[in-house]
Amino acid sequence: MVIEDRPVPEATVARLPLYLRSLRGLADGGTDTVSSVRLAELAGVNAAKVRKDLSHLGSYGTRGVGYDVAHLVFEIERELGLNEDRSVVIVGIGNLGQALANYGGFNERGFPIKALVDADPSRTERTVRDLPVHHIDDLVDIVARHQISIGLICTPATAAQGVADRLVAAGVRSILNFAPVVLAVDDSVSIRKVDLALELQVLGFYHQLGGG
Amino acid sequence: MVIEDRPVPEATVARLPLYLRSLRGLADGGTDTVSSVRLAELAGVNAAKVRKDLSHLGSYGTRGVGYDVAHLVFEIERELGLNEDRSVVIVGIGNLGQALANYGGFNERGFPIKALVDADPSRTERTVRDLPVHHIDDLVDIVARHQISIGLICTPATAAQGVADRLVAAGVRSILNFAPVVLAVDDSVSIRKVDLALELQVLGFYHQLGGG
DNA sequence: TAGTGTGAATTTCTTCACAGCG
DNA sequence: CGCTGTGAAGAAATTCACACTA
Repeated sequence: MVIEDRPVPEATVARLPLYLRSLRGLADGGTDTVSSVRLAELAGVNAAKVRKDLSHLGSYGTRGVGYDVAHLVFEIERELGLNEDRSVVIVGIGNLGQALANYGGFNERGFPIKALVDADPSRTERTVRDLPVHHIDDLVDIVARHQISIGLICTPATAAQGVADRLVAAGVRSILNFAPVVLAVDDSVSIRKVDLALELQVLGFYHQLGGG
Repeated sequence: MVIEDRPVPEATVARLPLYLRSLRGLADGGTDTVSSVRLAELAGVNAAKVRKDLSHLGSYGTRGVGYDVAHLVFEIERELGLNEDRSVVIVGIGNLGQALANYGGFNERGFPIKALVDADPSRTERTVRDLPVHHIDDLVDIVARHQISIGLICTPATAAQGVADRLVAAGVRSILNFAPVVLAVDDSVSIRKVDLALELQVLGFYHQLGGG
């Protein structure tokens, strides 16, 4: 018997949070069992995909019945490493950075924002949501002190690569990049990006198709 | 000769804005020709993909030379329907909605924010960035008056479907949804979503893999 | 000669369809 | 009987590799 490797497909990983959200909703509503068909509806995908995706985590369903909601929540959380909170630092406290600092959704979902950082000294006098804005030169200390695990880059595009380098140097291995630029980092660092204008542009394409 | 159909693949469409951004950067820097290899570097993808993607738009490159930057910008903009501005309404002026209203990136890139809307009367007294916050009951008028083309949903999850329905009823056919919920809309409406917590959760998965 | 454009090969993702189990 | 789990089929996306040409 060969040692099991777990090549959970990328596409599946990207959907697990979607299932998780739906499952939590069900749990809150008192539902304790769900079929792949129902879960698919809630998550906005098709049922075969749900079953295939979940099969990559193991066989947690019961034939003829469905999946135990609580158990599935547990398994997906484990798969995603959501057992414990992961602390966040936001770099770049302009409009977007401030907004994200104020946005409650992160703390609620296990990603407490622990520190805010900017390169502009005039901004390091403010506080946002009771958090002081530190100067980026203190990044190494801040990351160590708050056990920061994730960095959000909300700087202008020109500053983003430098910030990424400093985050990595400080030991951060997960980065969510809001700056409209492609960042180069070591393979050991995970990067994802959110590009708001890009989403609008893609919408534009399909809008045209619709004959608008 | 058969009438050309243009099934530009989804994956390609999603990358066109990426190329566009890089190309604009090159144009600003005075570069007027670019190879697929260089463009691939800038966009963070591989060169074969760039060529294949661009070939879906037509043959705009020159063998032995590369692509004319200005021309390619033009062609991609045309493909994405970026010839003219598309007006935006933001629904839900909480933290995130306010932030996006203040975020300059949209106006800059051809998506002027024309109106803000909320269901909470206590918020309709404010203004954000010189824009008054209107009550959502006036949505139909607002959409018509400002020729709104895109709606951003920044409400809590529970309100999002209702807002989507009202946007569609008012004639909006492109929606960017920031609420963590799957929306059901008519096929003629394009929806994309941005889920910030989802991105962090996916980062969590790859963080674990890295042995953090 | 340098670099596009593209068929073909490969990989990844999705969907089907049904055996098998509770 | 209902629903999972999964091989197999099918579709989509990626990558290769090279003919071709400006």
